Order: sequence, then structure tokens, then C-alpha cells
Amino acid sequence: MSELATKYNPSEVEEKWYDYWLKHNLFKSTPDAREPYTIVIPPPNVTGVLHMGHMLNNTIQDILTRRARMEGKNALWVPGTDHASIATEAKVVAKLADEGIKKSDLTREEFLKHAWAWTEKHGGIILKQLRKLGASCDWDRTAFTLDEIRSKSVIKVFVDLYNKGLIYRGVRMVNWDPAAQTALSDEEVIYQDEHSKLFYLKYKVVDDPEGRYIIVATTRPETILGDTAVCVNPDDPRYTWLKGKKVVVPMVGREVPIIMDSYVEMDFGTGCLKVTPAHDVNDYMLGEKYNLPVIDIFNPDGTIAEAGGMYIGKDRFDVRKEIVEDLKKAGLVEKVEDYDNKVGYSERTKVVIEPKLSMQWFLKMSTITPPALDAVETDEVKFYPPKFKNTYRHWMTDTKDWCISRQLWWGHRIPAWFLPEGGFVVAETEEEALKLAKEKTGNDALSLADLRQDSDCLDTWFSSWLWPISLFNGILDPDNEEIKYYYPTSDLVTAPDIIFFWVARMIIAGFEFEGKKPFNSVYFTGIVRDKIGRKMSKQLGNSPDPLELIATYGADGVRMGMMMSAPAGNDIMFDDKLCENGRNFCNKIWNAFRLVKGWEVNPEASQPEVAKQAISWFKSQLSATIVEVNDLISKFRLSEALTAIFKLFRDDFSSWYLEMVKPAYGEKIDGDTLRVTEQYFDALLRLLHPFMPFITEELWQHLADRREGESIMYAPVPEATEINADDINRMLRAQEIITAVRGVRAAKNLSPKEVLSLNVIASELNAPEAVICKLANLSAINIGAEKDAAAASFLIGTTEFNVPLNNKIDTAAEIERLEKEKAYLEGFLASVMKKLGNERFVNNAPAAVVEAENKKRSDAESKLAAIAETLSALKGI
RNA sequence: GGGCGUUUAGCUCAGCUGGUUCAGAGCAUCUGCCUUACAAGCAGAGGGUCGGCGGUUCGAAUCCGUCAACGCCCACCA
Repeated sequence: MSELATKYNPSEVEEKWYDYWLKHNLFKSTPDAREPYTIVIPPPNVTGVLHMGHMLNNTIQDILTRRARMEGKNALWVPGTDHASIATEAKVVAKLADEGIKKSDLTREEFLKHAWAWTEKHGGIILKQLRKLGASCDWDRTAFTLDEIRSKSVIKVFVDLYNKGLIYRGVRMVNWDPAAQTALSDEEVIYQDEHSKLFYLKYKVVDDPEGRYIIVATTRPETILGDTAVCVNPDDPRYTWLKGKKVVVPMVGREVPIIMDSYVEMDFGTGCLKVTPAHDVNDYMLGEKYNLPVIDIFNPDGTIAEAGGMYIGKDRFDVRKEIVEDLKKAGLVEKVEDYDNKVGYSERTKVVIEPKLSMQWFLKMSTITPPALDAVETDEVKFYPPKFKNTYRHWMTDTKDWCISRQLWWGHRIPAWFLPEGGFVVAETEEEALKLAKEKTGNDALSLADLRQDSDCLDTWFSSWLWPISLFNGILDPDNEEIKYYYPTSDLVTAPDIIFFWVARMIIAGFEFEGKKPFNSVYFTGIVRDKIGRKMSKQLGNSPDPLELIATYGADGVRMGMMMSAPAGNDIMFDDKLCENGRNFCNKIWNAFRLVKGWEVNPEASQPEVAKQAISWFKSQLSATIVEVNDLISKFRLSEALTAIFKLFRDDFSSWYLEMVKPAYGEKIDGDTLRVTEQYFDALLRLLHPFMPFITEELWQHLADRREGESIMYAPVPEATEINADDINRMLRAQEIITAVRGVRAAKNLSPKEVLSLNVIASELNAPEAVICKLANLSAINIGAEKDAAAASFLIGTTEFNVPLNNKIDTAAEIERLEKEKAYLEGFLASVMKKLGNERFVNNAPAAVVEAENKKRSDAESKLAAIAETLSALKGI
């Protein structure tokens, strides 16, 4: 087909077909009689841009969706984005700062206006990028965690949980992010090893006649401003004398009591622990137990507050340096040691977390987790790979209450209204809140103006945990047709780092609000790393731009490159080279197609024997691969499935089958062979389509006359027919023979064009003769020939083959080669004989295994006999 | 500190229920080819003591124990 270029040009093809798919609504799904297949996208941050992790993740989702569609299921992939409370608010605050506007100068309404403007400007870019990848999402359903349905769902769920007594409000020690100035959940804190210092400070004992002092070790000397006690272990003999005494906090001058509690480890540090209830979780617990005063020395931004008494307004890290210097000057530092410890950082803003006491909203976890734990334990929700069950179990068996309030504006505002006389009501709407307030207070004169809504908003994950339900409006309209049809969804594809943030909580929410699991299976992808194993990050600049990759290698090339090396749960070491392989494969497919489409039919021609043999074999080979691929996909072993298809196409189909049926130069092909070849091509395209959607659509459309609106997307997955093992085995033998003859050519520097003949030193060939003649370029195969010492020889199985070479063989080299083979076989035989000589083996091993050993023995013996004969003949020349 | 996982060719990884000529694939390397679909290609070749040690077994890359290295998750030792 001369109008097809010799190289595949993806950019021409991809946009054309994506528009075609959209135009014909081929991604759309509505409930019908078919079996549903549903995936909900892990919603990317609304203002984010596509990175390699998204590429991998969404390629997998697209493969699964397309495959399900071709299996005849009603496949739906729902797209959407996440409002990403902290991340987006931080971006908006930064943007405003660039314009000289402070968030604190704006009202909530003004700020939200800016935030929405930002979201509209940058939002959804990532979804547009996904189209370049070929994502077959039903775009009409695009949702946003902050859109009306999702927002109302979140509020309804909050009220519902509150009314069930599962949400409470209270002052607790939380993880405080001084940059975002909000509380975070435990999951949003990342601990990192740090090399820090351990400072040994002197605390003078009050009214001690001997003027003694004790030494307290701390990594955070600035927190002495908030010390309200020093604790020692009651069993520590070194400190029994301290009982009932007080000590002076160095520099601060405050007298604080000595308390005794076994919480303190005697052998750590000095055995004395300074207690700062406002700024350490454990100290807080001690404070509660011993009723200690709580001095909060930090402002929300991490500077020292009035309550600190000194260094007011200075940053916590500056104060740490300063206070150490000042303490040293005052002679209150005994020593400073290097010390390795872990420091918590904010997942979003990367600043050091400050434990801080504050009033927050919490969700009680213990009562709602059990069904979710159980579902995974019993494989009602299956994890791929299953090792993540362990991680999940570990987290789920000891869940702390979830801090769901955030001191942010960009998000779902907590539906609680405070009453003028204290207390609050929780309701879905202002009107409802007012009604409740009136009931609660008995004051009918209350108006909305008297109520003040909580200014906090909810954790982003408090909306995304409802995603599989809220996408089908299952919270607001619980029995609607869509939720009944699409829920539970089929597969969830996500990265393991959000197993707690999102996966676990979705399962919890599924059982709590829908009474059913949210999905059947979870496929955990790996993390995409660079080729030397580093995580991809903006800072390192090692993250390729996915769109540039697509522009360079084509979407199919990139998809194939990633998938070939992406086993479930294993990280992938990404290298552009992978995409190059993908692109090369596209080109291979393209050229195979050019070949087949270029054939002209001779209606007179009858089908040659070689084509019959090829067709019969490939039918089985194709079926065998289809069976294998079906199995692999059902186990989510997508990279192996793709590898199997790749080999089928490149090796079996292109290198072998097409070469077998290809008409000689200048000749035409018979109609039957062309027809079957096109059928095979069609099946291969269908098998490959979920992985490489664009090129397969392009060629499928070219392969036959298609009607407008027809698409390979809805062509059925190819089905396996009966597999003839004999055909496959005979062809394998033919391939070995052909390879051996080619090897002879390579060794003797003979052109592939030079016609040779082949002698079979046996009464049977046991392989398709016509195929061998054609692909090895043989004039004849002489079965039952005499051994020819002057020919190149090789063994396939136990059969010896000679390629007569008109005395062109190098006798010495041939002898050397045979001697080597002989030595190897003798060794092999010896090991087999040893096994067979072992009575325990013969008696205990299954008969089939013993028989196999016997066959190895007899095969080796006959091979050795053949070699010996050849050798003596060679030496006789 | 606790838990989980990984270790197989130069690199990235398969190898599932212990036994088929089981030690494999892709990439990289080497050799020869601009052969008539494809040099983004074709044909051929080399390369591994299966992390170490010990055990179970007739038989171990595969099962068990142990050690080592690496990775991940969890945990309130200042």
C-alpha cells in the first residue's frame, strides 16, 4: 500500500481518533442490561499537572476499561478532580502574596472568590492532558470534590456521623502546620531522620542547702519556655531525694514541681524529663495526669507567643539557636551531644510540624472500621499485590481518631453553628441550624445573625472517601438507578502511598454509608522512579514531561514503554528508552500492516502448502496466547500480558508467520491466505487495543471498510479456538531447524540468498517441510539421507541434520565444536545416570519424572552415538 | 524498636503447585547483513555458583531456619 508511509506517525493518528471517539460518544455509559464495569479515577489535584505517576496509573485504568468494554461489559470510567484543600489554598495564598495581598486582609468570601478564579484558570488542565494519553473516560460525568453534589454529600455525611455520635469536638494535641496554619491528620505528617543535638540543661533545685541541680536532656531547648514540671522515674535511686521538691527552669526562672512517673526511662539521657504539656504529646498526657498548667508558647505561625515571656515574636528555629547561646552564657548548659532523631514534617508544606493543643473536630474511628478490616481480610475486597493486606491490617487494627477539621477556607465548611450562649448545633443548612438552635435554647427570637458558623473546613480526604458513592449521587439520592447499577465499582487503581489516606477510608465509608464495599479489587501501582532509582521530583528535575514524551514517542509508545516494565506493586525505573521500544513496536505493527495491505490477490492461485502449514500453526499459537493473556489480565499481570502479545506479534506473527505466507517477490497471493491473514491481523489488533488504542484503531479502520461510528473499541476480545499442541510442537521443531541452518550460514559466511539443501539422517522429519524449505532457503530436504562427513551438521533433539557444503567446511573447527558438545553431553549423561543409579530416586520419585530421566538418558546416548560417528568420519577425511 | 518486602545475566525484571534440556525475557554488548514491510529493522552469538551459610527432600532458584545488604510501612523514648 504505497500511500502508507514507511514510518508510523502517531501525531497524525492520535488526535484524529480521539476526536472520533468523542464525536461518537464511545466513552459514554448509561445503565443498561449489560454487566457493568466501573472505575472511578483517583481524582488528581484540580490545579495539578500530569506527571509520570498519573501516566502509569491512568494508562492502567484505561487498559482495564477498554478491555472490559471489548469483553461486552458496560464499561464506565468516571473522571474528576480533587479540590486539594491545603495544596490549593497554599498556591492561592502564594499567588496573592505575589500581588501584595495578605490572606488575613481578605474576608472569607473575598478569598474564596480568588480561589475559584484560580481553580477556573488552572483547573482541569490535567484532565485535558489525560486525553492525549487516550484515556477513555466518560467526560460528561467529570466531577469535582467541591461541586454541588459532592459538597452536599460531604455535609450530609458530616451531620449524619455527628448525629450518630461519631463526630466530636474537643481540645487535643494535634499536628500543627505553622506554614499552612492548620491542624493535620496523623497521616499527613512525614517523619524523617535528622542529625540533631541533644542539649543537657541545668535545673537548679529550689531551696537546696547544697545548691544542687539536675540535668535534663532535650532536643528542643526553646520549649523550656513552656516547661511546667520535671519528671523522673519513681524507681530511679539517683533521684529519690528529689521527691516533693521543685526545680527552677533555667533562664525562665519559673519554679516547677518534680513529678514521679514510670513513663520516664531511667537509662535514657539523664533520667530526667522536662515536661512541656503544650508542645509534646507525651508531656500533654503527663500534664493531664498530674494536673499541670499548660503554657502554649507558640503563635500559630511558629513564632514565640506572649505566653513565652521571652523572645516574643521570634521564629522557633531562631530562638533555638539564641536560647542555646544565652543558656551557655549563663552557664546553664552542661554539654551538647550529637543525636539522631525523627522529626515530623508536613506532607504538603514540608515545614516541621509543631505538636499543638487546639480545638478540633474528630471522627471516632473504632466503631466504623471493623467491616472494612474484615472485607480485606476475607478478600471480599482483593488487593493486588496481596502484600498490602499486611500494611492495611496493621493500620486498621489501631486507628486513632481522625482529625477532620482544617483551619482553611478552601474546602467544605464545617456545618456547625455556635450559639450566642455557648454550645453549637450541627445541621445541613442554615435554616435547619436555626431551627435546631431555637429548639435547643428555647429562644424563638433567635435569628441567623445570632448564629456563627464554624470557620474551619474539612480535611480534603473527608470528601474523597465518599468518591465511589458521591460520583453516583448515592449519598443524596440513595436508591437512584446509577448507584444501584455502578456500585460497587469494579477496580480501583492507585498508588500505595495513599492506602490509608484514601483506600482504607473509602472502604470504611462504603460499608458505613452504602452498606457495601466500594470496589471489588484494588490494584496498587508502583512508584515511578528515574532510571537510577530516585523518586521523580521537581527539585531534582528528573521528571520527564509526559506530554513531551507523547509528542516524541506517541501515546501508544509511551503507554507500551511504561507497561512493559510495570509489574503490580513494584516500582518502575523509568527511562525514555522504554518509550523508544514502544515507538519501535508501533513501527513494527505499522510495517507489518503495510506488507499485508500491499499484497495483491491472484484469484487463480491456489493456496501453497507452506501457507496451509503456517495458517494451521498460527491458529493454535494465537489461541495459546489468548488463553495466556486472559489468565494474566484476570490476575492484573498486565505487563506480562502485554509482553506475551508483543512476542506474539513480533516473533510469531511478523518474523515467522508473515515470512511463511509472504509471496515471492513480484508474485501475488492467493485469496484464502490473504483473507485468513487479515483475520489474524484483526485478532491481534483487538488483543492489543486496550494497551495501544490509537494505532490499533487506525489499522483496524484500514483493514476493512468500516462504517462511520464503528470502532475497534467495541470489537470483541478475540476468543481462543482449539489449540493443536502437535502443530505448535512441529513448528517449534521447524523453527529450531531453520535457526540451525541460519546458524550454519552465519558461521560459514553464506548469504541467505544462496540456496542450500538439507539432509535428515533419520526416517522422519517431524516438522512442516514446506516451511523449512522456504524460510531456510532450501532447494530440498532429503529425508533418510546418508551421513555426510563433508557437510555441516547439527542435532535437533536426537535427529542429526547435514547441510552439504561442497567441502567448504573447516574440518578442524568442526571437530573442535563437536568435541565440546560431546564433553557437555557426557557430563549431562553422567548426572542423569547418577540420578537413575540412586535407588531412592527411582523408588520415590513419580513415575513420570523417572521416565523423563530415562528419556534424557536415551536421548543423550543416541546424540553421543551420532556425534561419535560424525567425529570419526571427519577425522577420516 | 516492631512489621512487611526485595536480593536471579552489565541493567530492569519473569520464573505461580519443588521435577519438561530450568536457569528465562527485554534492554545493553559482540558478529554479519542498507535481503524485496520495517536499520525505529533482520539474522546469529556470548553472558548467571539464582545474596551468604545451614537444613528438609530421591531432587531446591522454588520449602524451612539463620545472617547480610537494600527498600517500604508503622511506633510517644525526651
